[in-house]
Order: sequence, then C-alpha cells, then structure tokens
Amino acid sequence: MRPGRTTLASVKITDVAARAGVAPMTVSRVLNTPDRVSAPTAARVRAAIEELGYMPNLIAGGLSSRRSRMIAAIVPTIASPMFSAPVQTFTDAMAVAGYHVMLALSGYSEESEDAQIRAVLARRPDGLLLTGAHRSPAIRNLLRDSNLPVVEIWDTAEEPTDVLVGFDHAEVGAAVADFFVRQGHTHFAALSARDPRATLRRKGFVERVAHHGLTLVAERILEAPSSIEDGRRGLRQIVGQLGQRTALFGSSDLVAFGALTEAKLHGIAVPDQLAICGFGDFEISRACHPPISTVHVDGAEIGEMAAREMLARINGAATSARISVPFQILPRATT
Amino acid sequence: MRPGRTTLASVKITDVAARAGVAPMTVSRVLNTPDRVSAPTAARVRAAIEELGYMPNLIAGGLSSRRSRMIAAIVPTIASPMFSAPVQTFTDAMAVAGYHVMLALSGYSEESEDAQIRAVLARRPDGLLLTGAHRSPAIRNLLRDSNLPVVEIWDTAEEPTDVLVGFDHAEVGAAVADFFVRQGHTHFAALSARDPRATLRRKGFVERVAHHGLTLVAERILEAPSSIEDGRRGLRQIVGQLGQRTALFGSSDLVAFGALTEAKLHGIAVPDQLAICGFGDFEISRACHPPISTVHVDGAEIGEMAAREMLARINGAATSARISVPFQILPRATT
DNA sequence: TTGTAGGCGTTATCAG
DNA sequence: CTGATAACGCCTACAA
Repeated sequence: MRPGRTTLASVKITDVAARAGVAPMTVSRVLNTPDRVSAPTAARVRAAIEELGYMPNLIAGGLSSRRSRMIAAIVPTIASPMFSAPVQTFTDAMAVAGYHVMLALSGYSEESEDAQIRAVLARRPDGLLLTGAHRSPAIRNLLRDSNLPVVEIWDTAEEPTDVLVGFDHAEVGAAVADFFVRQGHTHFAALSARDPRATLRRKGFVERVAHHGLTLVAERILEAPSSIEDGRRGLRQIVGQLGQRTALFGSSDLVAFGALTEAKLHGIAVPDQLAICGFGDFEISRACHPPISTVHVDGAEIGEMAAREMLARINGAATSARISVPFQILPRATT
Repeated sequence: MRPGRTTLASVKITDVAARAGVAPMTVSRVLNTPDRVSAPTAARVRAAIEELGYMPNLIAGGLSSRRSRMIAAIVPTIASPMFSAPVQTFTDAMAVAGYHVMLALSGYSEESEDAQIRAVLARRPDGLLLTGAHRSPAIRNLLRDSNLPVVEIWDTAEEPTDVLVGFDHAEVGAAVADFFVRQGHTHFAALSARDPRATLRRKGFVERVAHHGLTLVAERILEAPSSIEDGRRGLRQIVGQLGQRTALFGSSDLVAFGALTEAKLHGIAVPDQLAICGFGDFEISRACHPPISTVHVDGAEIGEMAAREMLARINGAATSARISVPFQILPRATT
C-alpha cells in the first residue's frame, strides 16, 4: 500500500490511531487536549497524522461534543464600512481562537433577520453576533431559550438580549447638535437614512435642537443603506430652504460627502454658509478636501470587543451586559 | 407534561416522530423530500414540528448525509468594495438555495490563505469560493484531491483549479493604455497597489505603453488594500515628474480619487494637465466631482455568477472552466 | 408511501 | 496517561 494514496476526507481518526498504534481517543486528545498525552505518544500520533494527511472532521466532532466552534454573524449588509469593519475584525479575532464565522445578510428587514436567525440556529452555532438590539418577542424568547451567547453590536437603545457592545445613537445626535450650538449655529438641517440607528441619531439631533429653542429648517429621510448619491440628492432637495447659515447633520460620512460635493456645485460656502458634520469617520471624510467633520466611532474596535465578549461568554464568564464604546466628535474643515 | 417545555435544541427528530405517530425517517422526508410523503402524513408531521418547536440539527444531518449545505468563502478583505460586493451577492444567492457561507479573511497573504483553506476544509464545506487563481502546488493538489467544487473569482491569469469567474487584468491595463493613446496621450504614470491583480493591471498598462513606444514618466507601488490616502501620497510623490501632460492609471477608484484630490490642491488641471482613470467603478468615482473615468467591472455580478456556477457544480453539472466577465472603460470627466 | 437497521466520525465518560 | 464503550441526531439503503 503506497503512502499518500489517501484523499484527505477519507482518512479518519481510526486510521491515524491504527497507524500510530493507539486508540482513537488518544488521537483526539493529541488534537484537543495535548497536555493530557505523553510526549512520545503525541509525537507518534503527530507523525501518523502527517503521513496520512489526516484532516479532522469538525462536523463529526461538533455533533459529538455539541460545540460547533462556529459563530453566526448577521448584519444588514457588508457594503457599508459601518458593518464591514466590525465583521472583518470580529472574524479575524474569532479565527485566532479557532472559531469560524458564518455570515448572513439581513438587509435592514426585521422579518428577514428573524428568518436568518432561525435558519442559522439549525447549524447549532456556539454564539450569535447580531446588529442592533431591537428583536421581535418571538425571536427574543427563542434566543433566551437557546441559552446561546448573543452579542449585539452598535446599539444600546433597547434592553440587550445578552451582551451588547455599542453606544446610544440618540446621544450622538444630541452631541452633534450641542457641538453646532456651541459654534453659534441657530439653524439646522438633517439628512438621514431610514435605518433604525440613523433614525435614532436624527431624532436625538432634532430633539436637542428643539430643546435649545432653535430652528430646524429642513429634514430629509434617505434610503438605507445611504450613499453619496443620496447625500447629493438630499442636499439638492433642501437647498431652497438654506437661506440662513445652516448646520447640517448627515447620517453617515457618505451622505455628508455627497452634501459637500453638491454644496460646492451650488456655490454654497462650506462651512461659512453651510456647516456639515457626518457620522462614522470613514476614510473618505478624512481624506477628501476639505476634510469633513464627523463623529468617530470605531467599527473595527466594536468588532474586536464583540469577539472578546463572545469568547468570554463561551468560556462561561458572566460578562457585563452592556458595554459602551465611546464616540467622539472630530471637528475638521466643514464646521 | 406541559407543551412548550422544550428548549429548541433539545427537541429531536424522534420526538417529532413520536408526536406525529410516524417513524423518524418520515419526519426527515417531510423536511427534505416532501414529494415522497402523503399529504395527510405530512400535515400531521408539520403540526408536530410546530407544536414542539422542532429545529433540525444540520450538524447531525451533515454528518449523516455528508453534505454540509455550507460554502466556505475566502477573500483578502471585505473592507474594499472589490470583495465586499461579490461576497454580499454570493452570500445572498447561496442563502436562497439553502446554503450558508462561512467567511474567512486572508489579507493578501498566500500563506494565510493556505492556512485558511486547510482550516475550513475541516468543516467539510460543499464548495469553496476563493479569490484569484494563484495557488501553491500543495493547495492545488489538496483541492483537486478533495474533489470539491471550487469557484475562483476576479482573476483569469492562471489555470483555474475548477471553475473561474473573472477577467484578464493585464488586458484591462492594456485597454486603459490604448484608451489614453487614442486620446492623444504620450506620457503616462501608474499608481498601483501591491496586490496580485493590481500588479497585473499595472504591468498590462506599462507594457502597452512601451509597446506604443511612449513614455512612462512615473510609477509607484502602494500598499494593499489601497486607500484614498495612498492615492494622495502617491500623487505627491510623483508630482515633480509631471512636467508634461500625463495620463495616470490608478489601481482602484480610491487611488484615483486620492490622486484627483491632491491634483486639485496642487493646482494641476484635470484632465488638461493630468488625465486620471481609476478601476472598479466604485460609487465614489461616479458621485464625486468631477466624476472620475474608470473601468467598470461588476463585482456584484461576479458574486452572482459565482453562486450560479457553484450551485451548478454542486448539482453535478460539468460547467465551463473559465467564465469571462466583461469590463468596460467608462470615460467621464477626468479624461 | 412508510418503516427498520445501521452507520456517518468524533468525543464524553468512566475504567484501568 | 491511555483505552473501551456508548452516544451525538440524522440520513442512506434497503425492506415491506
């Protein structure tokens, strides 16, 4: 029998065991709990694994151990840096710990998210990464019953299902309004996407403006996910209402960049006639000219923290239920 | 015994079978091959499933059927639209067909990609989505032996492992050079990321320029993935060599946008002194001002085609080995 | 159309 | 430190 005549998936733990002259369980131990195997035995087993090109079957292992070593991540989209950044860092961090990430896209529809959650639970993930904390009662019960680690990111508005890593979006909107007010603004506008978190930011902004007794001259709801083009279109729609010097809050840096672009074309001086603040601190707001003031919030860090919390929960830690990540207004040239 | 006293994962197929008064196999059939079950039986089984809140265990099913209904996707990053777009559409399309996508990020390192491939094969995916067609011999053999459907996207330079959906990047570079030449350009520059496909485009561009007997005034390699900031920095570095009217090819629209931004700051007239063509047709090149000429190539469509090919291969079709997707130069205001 | 038997490849558990 | 045994929950294959 020639060596190497084995097609990966066909070599199983019993083959390795036979080759190394040990029980299958010992091979399993070499792979999963090396400390509990004597050095010489482990060496022999490793040699056999190498020679046969053995590749463990995690499906079988998962069935037996009831741990899939896999996490399901459900986000609205990865077309926006808002979600691609945390998904990227989360996936990387989990991979280091030996976990793979199953990705599902829900596209901002709660109904679709519910379906995705149900579908993915059939794979018995060891944890769930979800976006936002707004869940239907049915899903909330399902998740509680499942007793799975659930890490929700971005949002802190609602009661978290389990662990939550995010911040209060209404506070962000209010902080931006306060920032503008401190700069002496009295007239305001908002261009905001229809998604849940953008809506919270917009409301926080608008309410704070009202609280100051100041004027909201225009407000426009854009589609989600928002785009540069939406920002341009939005500005065109409100340009007639911009008689006074106005402070504009965009629901993302893409919207802000679009508004800035269109303002230039209309001969509107930024920031003298129109001040603009975006959200997200995407590269474009930093690298375009003039650089756009924005709210920094580190999506990449959210992903990393989510991974840390996920692993802690998997390992049985009773972690805190709500982790606030800071946000920070970055004044640049448009305010 | 109260109904509902069942915690999802604890209900198994035998429980449903008992409740419905059928054999477990019949429940399995209702779920997987409904045609082979009589309507009344199926109805009873479905009722039992509903009442117990049964949720199939795909891990167990996968072990038994040897089909995981899961695809592994390995791309360098999802931070760039170049990859987030196809991953997004691929994931969506596969979900419709009942497949989930396991995501792994390789970060442009071949070594890392090899490791990711090995790791993910342990989960016995039903197929693999990979980026580019450059594989180490060891991995190539591993993949061939595995006999798995492998769809490679973006690149057509090398012999595909199995199915390939992409185009020839050197041709893109050459086409851009020809386009510039037709416009009467005689002096050229390239700002290009260090990744494999950007390098092919750059070489195609540079070689075609040489073939025409024309002048390459500057060439700069940027880090991968490339950014707006890289484009700005790159332009600053070559600005001294831009005495003549020059045609610049950027390895992505981000690079092109960065170059455009910096050119404006340096008082360089675009396109009169400096013509710019990007690559990728990202939203920014279309929505910024002036809009940037670019090479359109539909990443979203590549993802959809990849899904179609993947499903065809899974269903046993012997599909064509190499599928060319078209690219197209979009002349806009910067050329 | 439905049921029975057996196994998928691994690991938990307990014994030595 | 190592091994034997018995699941894990489902589906293939065959039988009725």
